[in-house]
Amino acid sequence: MESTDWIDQFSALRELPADLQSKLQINGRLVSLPTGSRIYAAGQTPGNFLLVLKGSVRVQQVSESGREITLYRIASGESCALTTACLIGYDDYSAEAVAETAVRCVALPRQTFDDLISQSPIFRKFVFASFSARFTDLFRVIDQVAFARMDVRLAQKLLELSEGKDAVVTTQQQLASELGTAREVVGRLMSEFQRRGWVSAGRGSLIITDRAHLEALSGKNG
Amino acid sequence: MESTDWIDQFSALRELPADLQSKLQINGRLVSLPTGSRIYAAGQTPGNFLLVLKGSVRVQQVSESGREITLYRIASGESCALTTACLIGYDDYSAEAVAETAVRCVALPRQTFDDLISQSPIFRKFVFASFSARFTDLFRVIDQVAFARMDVRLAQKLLELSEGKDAVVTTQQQLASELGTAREVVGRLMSEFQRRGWVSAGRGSLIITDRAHLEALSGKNG
DNA sequence: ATGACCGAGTAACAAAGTCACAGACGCGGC
DNA sequence: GCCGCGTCTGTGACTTTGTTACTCGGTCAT
Repeated sequence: MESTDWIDQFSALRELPADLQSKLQINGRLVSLPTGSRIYAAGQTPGNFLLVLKGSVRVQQVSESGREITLYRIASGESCALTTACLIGYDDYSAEAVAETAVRCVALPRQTFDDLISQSPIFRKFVFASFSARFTDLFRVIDQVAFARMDVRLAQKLLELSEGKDAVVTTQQQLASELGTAREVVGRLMSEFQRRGWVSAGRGSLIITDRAHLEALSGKNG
Repeated sequence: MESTDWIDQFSALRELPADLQSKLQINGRLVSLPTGSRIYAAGQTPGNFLLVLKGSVRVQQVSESGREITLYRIASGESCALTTACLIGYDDYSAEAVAETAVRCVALPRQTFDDLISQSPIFRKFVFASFSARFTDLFRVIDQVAFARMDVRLAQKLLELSEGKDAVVTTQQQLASELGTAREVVGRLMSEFQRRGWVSAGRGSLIITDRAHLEALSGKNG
């Protein structure tokens, strides 16, 4: 039965003493969410610490006009850094989280979270390691958004999404939401990339045909 | 003698038990820095936790081309969140910190920092409260940079710098560095603000002549 | 088949960033 | 005084990015 052994999916938490593990199991609430569901929205008050067991969660800002920008993702085995920040600071969410795939996660009530933070160095390390990693991530996001050219950022994103393969399944709108720009801008840049023979684009997918030039543009010279 | 009582400047740390206070005093190293000094730079490895006793520290990103953007400030009585993140994650600095005024601060070796984090709930609360506050700050910075119009952001910044008064001492370059844009852009917007009679600008200073309209533009309708 | 929806293309314009200047002011040295 | 120098500001031409308002062509359910 999954509900009794989800802790095994977090290598860090397996190290916890038995009494704290059972505390997690007793108080943690297993939740399943379908693809696309909004896990929290800007302005809400967090009540639970969140651990992702399975699937991927996208944390993003949404502008008044509806433009989006992806800030970071929470993968299996990770906790939500923004929730950590809001719980600690008694603050409301300043962004929203969306399930990118079907997601299975554990919600831990604030009380349990606070108890474990104060009682367990292992739990603290688990929580604050990913918290600090996200913090430095955000610095890089700001650097990119504030200073990097959009063609460079798009090239980086295409290479990232390709994961070494040549075929990438995505839409202009999804790319725009990743980068925090408008679909038309992605469209223009894609036309230019195609004109230069770097990619070949279809409806909802594209193929990288000249990885070397994309890498050169993306700044990763190697 | 200041070196024995700097802890008094941090109301949170005054609550620490005597043995931990003396640990702070023994291991903390007092440092004085003149205005403009670089406290750390991107790429450096942090060795010490930083506490600001007096003065103001600006944490900023600098682009290859030399443009700057202010991410947040560390005021008297606060600790440096980026240093916290890098110490916890064994990561290098991803931004730089500059003394905006003469600064007096305490550098706490990693070992002492780690000890206190694990031993003292009070110290933990002190550190992580400001850490989480900065985290949510960064979300707002990203939202502004990615989605807000520059005239709105400039109006906000002018009102913020004015602190209720009408005279503001700053240059176009300083404003541009705050907002992460180019001086020319600030200059254009200032011309427009002047043309509309909202401000009156001189060399190195300006006067707000129509606060109401600036507030309306800045989105704070009140 | 037909209308709704979605992904993509396009054109015209506005806002923002870049580049290369020039002028203006302030201040110290002579 | 006057000169030289550095800093702050203004300007114009151009590029890049964002916005608005469309079109076109597929796909899918009814």
